[in-house]
Amino acid sequence: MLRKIVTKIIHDAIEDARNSGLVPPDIKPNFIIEIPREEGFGDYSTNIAFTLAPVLKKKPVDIAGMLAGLMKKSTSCNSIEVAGSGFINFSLKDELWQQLLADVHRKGTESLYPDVGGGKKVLIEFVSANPTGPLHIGHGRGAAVGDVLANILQKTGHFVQKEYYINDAGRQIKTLGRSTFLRFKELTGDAVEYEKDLYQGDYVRELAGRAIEEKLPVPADPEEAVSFLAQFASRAIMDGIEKDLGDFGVFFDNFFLESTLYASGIVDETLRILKQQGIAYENDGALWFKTSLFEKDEDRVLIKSDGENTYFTSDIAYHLDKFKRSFDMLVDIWGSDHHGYIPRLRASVQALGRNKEDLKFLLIQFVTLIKEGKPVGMSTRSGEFTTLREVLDEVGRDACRFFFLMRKSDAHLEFDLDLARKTSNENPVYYIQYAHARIESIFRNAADAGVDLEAIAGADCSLLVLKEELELIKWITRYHGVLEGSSRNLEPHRIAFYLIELVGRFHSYYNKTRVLGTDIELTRCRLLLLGALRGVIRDGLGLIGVSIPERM
RNA sequence: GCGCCCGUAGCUCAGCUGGAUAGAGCAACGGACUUCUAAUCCGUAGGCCGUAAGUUCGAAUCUUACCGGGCGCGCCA
Repeated sequence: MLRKIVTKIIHDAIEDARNSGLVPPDIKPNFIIEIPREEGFGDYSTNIAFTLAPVLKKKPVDIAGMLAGLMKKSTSCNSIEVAGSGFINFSLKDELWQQLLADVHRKGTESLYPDVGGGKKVLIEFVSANPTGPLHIGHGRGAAVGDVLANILQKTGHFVQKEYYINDAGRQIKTLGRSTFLRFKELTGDAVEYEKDLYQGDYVRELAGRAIEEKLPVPADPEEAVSFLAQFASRAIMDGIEKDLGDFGVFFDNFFLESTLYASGIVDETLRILKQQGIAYENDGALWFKTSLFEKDEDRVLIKSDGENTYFTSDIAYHLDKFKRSFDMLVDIWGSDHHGYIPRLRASVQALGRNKEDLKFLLIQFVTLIKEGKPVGMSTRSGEFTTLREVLDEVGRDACRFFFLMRKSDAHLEFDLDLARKTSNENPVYYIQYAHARIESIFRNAADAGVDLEAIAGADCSLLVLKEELELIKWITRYHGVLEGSSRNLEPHRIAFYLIELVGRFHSYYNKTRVLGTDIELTRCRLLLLGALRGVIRDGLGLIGVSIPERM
């Protein structure tokens, strides 16, 4: 948050150096300011001397010394030091941090939200599982990542919509209809041969059973019965999916049906555009898309020689539709097994005249469930066989969501069910929630002791002089940068890691320092500190979608 | 065969788009509850960042080649 002060100091120093002829007038500074890993290196640090070294043909240390010399006149720093082989380290005055804390407390956690998007409209499409079976654990991970990413983007200056796409026009739904139909016949006493490529799950038999129980008017004609049962089954499964998602805390703004693409004529329009531009061409009786024009990938078929569209065609149309709904940026969240599909879709948005940066992909790697130290199921892809519902019922929503957010989305996730269920110090969810409960408890005790909680807003923050207190302040305000990085890079997991780090500082402080004491002024400002901290913890947990207990 | 992702402490993982002596948590060991919640804290130990070159002031991070694991490469959906 105070980075801009450092930025100005550096720019001023360069300006001074130019004026006094120490550097050429046309020099253009190129540098970064970072928070050093080591606390001893100050609050911020810059590498400017290294980037200037080749230009000025001098040693970095000397350049750093020269610039630091010009900076000494600054009033916002305790120290500006040259360290290592040429870093310039800045230590800002404590009062700046104390003042910033007071600001954050007064204006609320929102004042720490960075504006990354500038009002940009973003559509995040995720889960998008076909209603042919219940959501498995991999879908759950995608749901958590998508939902939290949406929250993050929303808070950082984007207008966000969440969408679930359903392939209701394809063969999978027909297969579901046939599966249900055969189970239906089975249950009504007919001998049937259940083919291998039909859906094997028990839920199909249950659905068929329900159709019988509820005395649904299943048509006598087999073909009609299949499509009737396809309708019934997919609707019922979709209801179940929405229920699972709801219980998981994930809600969509829109469910988009593939069939509407055909009804609205946008598929035809897509093909027309592609043909007009010569990006679609005929060969062997099929219509092809010239992927190779945009990406390192082979050309792909749009219309098969039997006249049927491929899924690729409706996917292009779908993305055209998204852009037509005036979204500036699209985010597609897919299972990583679909990564091979990315080049052609990326090519297609370029064919439609958009920048390739307008479509971003997030890949969700497989989840391996671990129980008693061993992977659940026969395969490492056990996630395929365990439903979200089962895990949700077993470990609860909080642990489930948090665990999904504890890894980069494109990295394999080992989900330790025993750990997630533990209400102990090994479980990071409780570690964070416990910090909040402790703070709440302190506030309750303060109120009981007659401390005027309204008055803490005016507390004198200059009393917060302990090393731990200043570090806590810095970590609280760092929320700004974490949100920014998380938003810019589309990496929700950063929030989870930040929260663990943040409350770690708090727990440590708590064990060492008493907040409520006889010195009322000191008590007030420490409560102010905890108030701001509580705000960030709540905000962060809210972002992840984990509950915020007042007591534990 | 080609392409994408991953390889960091015994285990699970971070590492802020190239920075300083590579960090957490768990497991191991040793400590701290008559004091705001011990679901916590403090300390010790643990490393050739898969391997080998390259790029430069500087590489876990970028390039290339190998090794090992995962996943994709259809006029399938």
